[in-house]
Amino acid sequence: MSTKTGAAGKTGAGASRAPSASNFIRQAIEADLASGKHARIVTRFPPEPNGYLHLGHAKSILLNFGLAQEYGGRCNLRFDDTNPEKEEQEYVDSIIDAVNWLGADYGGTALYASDYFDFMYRCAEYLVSSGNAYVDSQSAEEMRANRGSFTAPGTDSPYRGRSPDENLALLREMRDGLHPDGAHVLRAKIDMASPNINLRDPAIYRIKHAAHHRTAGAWCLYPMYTYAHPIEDAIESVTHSLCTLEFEDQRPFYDWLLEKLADGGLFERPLPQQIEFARLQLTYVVLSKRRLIQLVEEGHVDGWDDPRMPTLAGARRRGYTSEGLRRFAERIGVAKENSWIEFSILEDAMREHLNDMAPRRMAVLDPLKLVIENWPEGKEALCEVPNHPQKPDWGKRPVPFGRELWIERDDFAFDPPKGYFRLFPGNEVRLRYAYVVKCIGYDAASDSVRCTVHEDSRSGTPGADRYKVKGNIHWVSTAHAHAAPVRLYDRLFGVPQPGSGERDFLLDLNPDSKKTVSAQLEPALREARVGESFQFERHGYFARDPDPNAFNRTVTLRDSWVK
RNA sequence: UGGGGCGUAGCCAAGCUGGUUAAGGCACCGGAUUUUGAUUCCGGCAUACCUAGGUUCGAAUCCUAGCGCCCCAGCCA
Repeated sequence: MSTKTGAAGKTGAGASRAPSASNFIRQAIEADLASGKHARIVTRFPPEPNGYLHLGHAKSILLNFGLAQEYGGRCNLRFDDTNPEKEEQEYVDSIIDAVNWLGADYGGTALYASDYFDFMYRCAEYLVSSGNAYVDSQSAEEMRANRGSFTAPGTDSPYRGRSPDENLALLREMRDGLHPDGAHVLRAKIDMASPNINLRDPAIYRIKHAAHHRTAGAWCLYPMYTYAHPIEDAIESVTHSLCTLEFEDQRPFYDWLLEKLADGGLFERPLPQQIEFARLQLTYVVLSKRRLIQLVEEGHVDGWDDPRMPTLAGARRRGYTSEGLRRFAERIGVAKENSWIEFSILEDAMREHLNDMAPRRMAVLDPLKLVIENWPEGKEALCEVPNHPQKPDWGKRPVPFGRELWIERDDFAFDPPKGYFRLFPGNEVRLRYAYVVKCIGYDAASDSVRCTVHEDSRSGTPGADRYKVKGNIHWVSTAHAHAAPVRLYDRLFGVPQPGSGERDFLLDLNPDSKKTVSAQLEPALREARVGESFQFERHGYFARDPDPNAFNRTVTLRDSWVK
């Protein structure tokens, strides 16, 4: 049985990761491959270009593209652009950008539902001719009233009995722009008494005299999602059409439509199969489009790519890596249970990847001056500091050392709490990769810590190891460091499930989600490229922002010291 | 109230064609190593699988009846 160790186990040469976990989608795929129903699988990621992609989309993208890669199939990037009033080119561009960043391979060519409008319309004429669709001329209100309720069946539209010829003539008039918006709608003819409300003659085409971002004025008749989506899938020979749980009730219509069209010779079998999975819900995060828009428009964040936003643009600017997201998606799995993923899983996935790939640097976020009284004025030393202590092959860099240094304010305590082993009067610590110093006092007038140095304690020199100190703190030379804005981001919301119940989610905003400090950075950080990630030793991971010199905190290091 | 789903540890999630001690991850708690109170490494962490009955030598896995949560009544997707 291949569920546990089959194709799922191939993660590529050099990969040492555990085999992917079994899940119900892989099982369905493997069954279809084993039975010969499909020789190769085709999936798709079908965003509507009416907003920015977020972490929830990342789950779907990684799932669809991941499965295709894993089983040697293909995954299409297809824009579901069937509603011209809500869609824009700007969103198309940002979505392509995000998909590329995630590393998804869609073959370089994005597909568009709007490219299929002609074919979809031909399908509609076929449905009309074969008596499976009719033009309804009720108002939207009448249609709603006649749909019935959960417990009461609907009632047939007075226009339900129109002849195929009459319907065809009307449909063509609708297409040709002879009728205003809302005058008529094309409906599938199924069953107004169905216990599944989605089967009570769903609308499949509506009139919209609106310009489309790609087809411009070519159409004034646009297909509805429920109708368009199955056809898009079938045109592209999609084998497994993955979507979220709320479309479960829609599946009978999906199958009904494709069966009718296949009966009419418009498609060949086997037809695509829709499979639903639970959408991502992340604690301390909000993912609904409505709420995201509100955060931006009301100025609670600094735009769509604010590093606190769960958009992919924001995540990227925050310093999250696509590889980290991939690990995250692998860990949370995919199932049908509506669940809340703890934010710590995302953070841990990021730490894991960043720990592996981020060079180490020293940065003092809350500077306090330290003066070494027995170090001559003007004397300078160059300390050799490893770029990654676990990866000697990454080499070392020289970091200048002198009489005056910046250290972290937190690393000094005049009156230390119990268990504190950093700097306090009388105590010794090592200045990381440099010298051991002894604190001899604190000068309030100049707000500086006074120390003496053990000159024979320099890291890497013979005998330096005989100084046994518990504390090991980072530093930068005041004469060589440069100041830079560093944004210390924290979660945007202060509660696990923002806005749960009736509560306004804005009330749950974390007032301290962004704190900017003026940090002192070691010289090597001047050369950081935009987007590049570093570990600021003992602090966390930070990424260079597009803003000059600024860094964004991606995630802190774990800290097991309980004060 | 009709229909469609889902219920395995604090949070995810395997297992479900019944059969050794109920995978794995996150979180948490110990301990070792450590020039990051980081990383890494070891160890601990469900006599229990929504509840109650039943079938069976044996059930998280099969049957019955309950209970709980989510989704559906757009000319949105």
